[in-house]
Amino acid sequence: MEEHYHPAAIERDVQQFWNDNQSFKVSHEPGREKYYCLAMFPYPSGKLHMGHVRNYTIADVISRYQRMLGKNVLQPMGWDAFGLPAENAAINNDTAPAPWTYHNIDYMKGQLRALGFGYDWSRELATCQPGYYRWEQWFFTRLYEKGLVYKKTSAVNWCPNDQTVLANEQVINGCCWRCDTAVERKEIPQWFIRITAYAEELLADLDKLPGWPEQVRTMQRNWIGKSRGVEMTFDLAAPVAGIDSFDVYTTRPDTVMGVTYVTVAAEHPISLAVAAGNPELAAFIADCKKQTVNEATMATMAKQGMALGIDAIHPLSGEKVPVWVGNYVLMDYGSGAVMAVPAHDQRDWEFAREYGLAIRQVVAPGPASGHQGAVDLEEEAFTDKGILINSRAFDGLDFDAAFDAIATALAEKGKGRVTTNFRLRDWGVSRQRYWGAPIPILYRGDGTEIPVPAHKLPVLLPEDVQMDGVHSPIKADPNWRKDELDGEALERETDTFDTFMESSWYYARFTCPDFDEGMLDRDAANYWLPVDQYVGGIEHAILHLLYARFFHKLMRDEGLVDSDEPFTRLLCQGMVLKDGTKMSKSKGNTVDPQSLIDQYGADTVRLFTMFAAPPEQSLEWSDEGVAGANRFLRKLWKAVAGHLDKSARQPAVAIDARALAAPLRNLRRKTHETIAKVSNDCGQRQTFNTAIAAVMELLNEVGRLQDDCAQALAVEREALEAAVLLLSPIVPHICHRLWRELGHQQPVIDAVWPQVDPSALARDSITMVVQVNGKLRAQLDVAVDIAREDIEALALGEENVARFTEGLTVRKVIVVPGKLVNIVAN
RNA sequence: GCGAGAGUGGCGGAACUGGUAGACGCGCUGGAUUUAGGUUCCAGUGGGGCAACCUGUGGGAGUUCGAGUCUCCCCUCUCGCACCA
Repeated sequence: MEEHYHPAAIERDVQQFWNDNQSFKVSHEPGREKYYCLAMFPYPSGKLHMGHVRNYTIADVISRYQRMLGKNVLQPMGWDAFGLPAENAAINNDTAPAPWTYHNIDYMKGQLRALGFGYDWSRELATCQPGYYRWEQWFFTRLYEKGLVYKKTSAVNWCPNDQTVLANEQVINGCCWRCDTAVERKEIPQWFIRITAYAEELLADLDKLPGWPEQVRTMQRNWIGKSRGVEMTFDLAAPVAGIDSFDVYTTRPDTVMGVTYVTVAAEHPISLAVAAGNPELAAFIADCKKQTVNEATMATMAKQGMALGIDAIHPLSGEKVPVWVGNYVLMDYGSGAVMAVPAHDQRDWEFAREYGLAIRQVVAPGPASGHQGAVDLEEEAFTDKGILINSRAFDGLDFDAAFDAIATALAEKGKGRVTTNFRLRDWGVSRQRYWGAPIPILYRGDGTEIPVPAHKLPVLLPEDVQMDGVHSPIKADPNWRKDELDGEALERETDTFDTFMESSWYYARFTCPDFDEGMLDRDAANYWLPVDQYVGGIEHAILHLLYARFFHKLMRDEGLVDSDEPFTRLLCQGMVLKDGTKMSKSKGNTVDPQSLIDQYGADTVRLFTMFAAPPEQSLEWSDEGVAGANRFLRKLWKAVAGHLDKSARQPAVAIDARALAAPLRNLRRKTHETIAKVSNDCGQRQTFNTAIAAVMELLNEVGRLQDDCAQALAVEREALEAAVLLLSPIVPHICHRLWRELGHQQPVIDAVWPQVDPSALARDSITMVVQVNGKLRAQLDVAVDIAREDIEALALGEENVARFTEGLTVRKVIVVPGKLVNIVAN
């Protein structure tokens, strides 16, 4: 065996071995236990960054571990290839999005291979391939037939100078990123998928996902936002342009007697009608439209409004309340109108103070509210639930009673009903961009829609295009949109799909990427699905994961898959940081994985990323830490080389477990304790950093062993073989070689995960600590099965214990078996 | 603004079920080997103190024999907010 560790040559050879033997190519084997491990596929942006390396290393370690447990492991890889950056890169590099994307895929694939990830490359797919998006287009037409898609107008960011739609990312401080023109909101017709039809199931099924982080389930629950409330109707005192009423929704019907005004959106028909004869109001509405379609900005901006000069009739009191238009009410959400209760809602309170509107308290703190001090509506709104006051017949009722009584009163007048409401909105999938899958819809001259029939799919996106920097080539080209069906001339939809569409079902297509008779091959899909372990960034906790869950249920209802949920277990890895902030090009603190692979080898990079932090926490990059990981691998190499050197001089013997001297028995115990810990850390806890630390401890123990007798070598070999097997999912190249050097013909990827020998774990004595009033005062070496009275007596007999209890009375002695004794004295 | 997380030595982190705070690694200090640098090996390393000990997990309160861990309040940072992926 070579004396020194040379990662470059080893990694090249081992990767060649995997490639020659197609070691990671799998097929569905009915009856054999499967394990489908998936990392979120990358956007082919150019080259891998450390976030990718971390993501894919975690998934690869889990895959290799599961394989050693004997399972049929599928780990595929592909490319989330459509998206905005390709369009910009194409312009900057004077090329087209397609060649730029394919070039990046080639390069990044080479990097993934160099990192030694065990992918079944025969299943590789890219979402920009017609063979992929064809089925997405087909599926959309199926959803159309089922009434699950529809078209409606919805707001986008609009640059009036470029005459183009902008993504939120392209709006910088409210201005266009190209020309710095102030961006406006514009309502245009767009396609939507009815995710709200599945809101109830998407919410309920979160309880079926115990393998997901509670954090992610909570965020999804809040995002779906199911609430019970009352929808009620306000009549206008006098009709405006034929409109005589409008609806609002509230979760706080108990406060309804405190309504002192109502607010409608700038785009609300009532606002528009009033503005038609009021230039000042028209100007204000135009101003309201000069803001981006972004919830965070909406929520933090200054709330502004203007009175419409008309009144609405309070549905219960019959009083007139003024109607206002507000910049914080959006036409897209709910009914585009809200009731205002400034006494009990902080936002309404601020608005009312700003514009001098009435504030009427109708709720007082209840007996169980725990509210501190008096309600001071000069300071802030009182938003707790409580007991009704100033509410006529409803006075004295608590929240629940008031909810029911007011809902009943509204219902009796025909002015309201109890409803369940969701915060979740339907999924807008139209994008006015080029580099995406064309939406498969045709239009007649009169505007009626025809979904593209299956035989005409895919609607191909032309790849040989010229980007002008502003408009989509398929919108700019007058010919691309021309189509015909049965001799009738038709126009194609020129919008493309949101790229979340592609990433919502790729995990399923990986089970049958080349199947050309349908979206999914049911046999393959149902063998592999659901994904057993999904690994990806926490930034996808809501949108991507919710859309994928939704798509899975849609595919189930289409008869394509049997399961209800796509991902059984989810691991969200943390960010990679450098100097305390996220690694990013703009901050200039990136570390190039390639240069580290060149310098230290893939195993060192993999080891460091897994050792530096548990997967769900952020990872602080450290060049010294990488060097340390490399040092450990050299140490491992030397330990095996040294062992083989010593072993060559005498015949090998089997371990005689019962006759071992104490130091050998201790090392053997350490070996099996390490196997137990690493198995638990990899399989259950997924804390690979502590697994690695445990193997480091084992290797430190091996290094301390100063004994070359035959039994010592046998115990040492057991420890080293365990170390190699336990580390092999993390650093597969060096372990492949070391396993061979240790005399095994079978490659380490096919070795069986080591088993704990319970008899090796046995101990005669343990260390127990003695506390006086919770402070450590002594340690005792005692027999494992020591009786309670004996350990108490021993503890009280300790000199240091006597010193600290002197002059005190022992009140109580607490014994935690095998751990500690706490003497309570005062 | 709303929703979700995280705060432990000089640094990354460990403490898994409320039970010895700081495993493992980095860095640093001293020593050995080396012509030298690097490598490798040995010893030490939360703070204070000669020591016995005292003190210490973002801040403040609480529960408990015992709190990094549980409860409440506060501070700071990170992620998401529907057209970035």
